[in-house]
Amino acid sequence: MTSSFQKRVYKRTREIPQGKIATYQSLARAIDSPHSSRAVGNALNKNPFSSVPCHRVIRSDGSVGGYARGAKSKIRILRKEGIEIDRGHVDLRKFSYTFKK
DNA sequence: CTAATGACCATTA
DNA sequence: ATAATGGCCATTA
Repeated sequence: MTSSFQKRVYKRTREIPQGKIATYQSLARAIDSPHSSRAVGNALNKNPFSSVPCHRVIRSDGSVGGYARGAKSKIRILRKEGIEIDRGHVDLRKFSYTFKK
């Protein structure tokens, strides 16, 4: 089943455009639960919808973080979408998506 | 109800 | 740069 918390996470994740990324932390802030970054990761781990681009969510230090089907796969997809990854890190200033309100 | 878990984070050494 | 630590919180056992 998909909880209310998960719905809030997925809804916001869907607005991240191709070529941009968000962090678990910024996503947590966007759903008005600013200290739940860890729980956000858990929710994305169980994401059942192919419509939510969960690969576009990374760590706040710029490292890529985990992925259900392997971090390698996550990196490959992000590269394909235009994200530059230097030694496992993304330039947050360059590629961060800013959530509206 | 409690305890453990994890795609996290900030601080410290 | 790495590693350890304590905190955080939804979910699950």
